[in-house]
Amino acid sequence: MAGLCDTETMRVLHHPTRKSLRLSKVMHALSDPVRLSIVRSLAVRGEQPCGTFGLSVAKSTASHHFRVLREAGVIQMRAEGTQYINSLRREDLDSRFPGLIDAVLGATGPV
Amino acid sequence: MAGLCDTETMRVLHHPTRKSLRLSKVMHALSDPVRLSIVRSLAVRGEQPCGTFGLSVAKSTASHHFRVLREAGVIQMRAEGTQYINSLRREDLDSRFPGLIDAVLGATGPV
DNA sequence: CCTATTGTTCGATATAACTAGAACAATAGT
DNA sequence: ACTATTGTTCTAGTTATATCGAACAATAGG
Repeated sequence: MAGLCDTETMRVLHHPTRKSLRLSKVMHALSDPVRLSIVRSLAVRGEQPCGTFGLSVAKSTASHHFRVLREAGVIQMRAEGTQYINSLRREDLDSRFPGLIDAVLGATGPV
Repeated sequence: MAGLCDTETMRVLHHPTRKSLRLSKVMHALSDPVRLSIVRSLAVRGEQPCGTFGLSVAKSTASHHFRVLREAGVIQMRAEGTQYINSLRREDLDSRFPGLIDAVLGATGPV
């Protein structure tokens, strides 16, 4: 039972600040079908750990995609027990790129 | 002086149909700073030939970027004399991905 | 016919990206 | 302590992308 802020042992995850988000990076993060499915799942079902997305790629590949999304500023990851809880950074994205996530989520048809 | 429809000699440019546009392809096309600047220029200044964008890349590189945009369905190119006139496929994009182009064009800050 | 203009295509290189397996790390539970 | 769970990191292979220079193609205008 860890405290709420075991700074020493807490795994470090790099997240860009809202201001440092770059459109081209975000667009690139959203240009992969696997990552798009992650984002859509987060939008629909809310925050969830990596293992619950039903991705049809290897664990290490999934980890790569979560990292790309995180480093582009699309998702936030926080450690909780043995797992990482992911969530969409909607407020930050809406603030910097108004309408972008709505458009991505609203798009129909094949990815 | 060629006619309006010299089908035999007209250079063939592949453009995807509206229905066949894919979000991941469009997102990828819009994930490069050079291509984003092309799209923004088209949105602001309207259709224009390749040579008028002031791109700081080699001719062949620019040609590559125009091709990526065209094959993703982001722009339309038509031959006119010795040049190719480019235009944004706004209606098609707005139809398939409502709000996406608006969001890209409305985004502020560094690319 | 010759030349200039515009942009494409080809060939080559360098970098980045996607993929996976194996090993590792952190935590939870017994 | 031991084990199971969750996900990361490392290493590697394959593919894709960005870039450029040189050669080519189509057209316009002397």
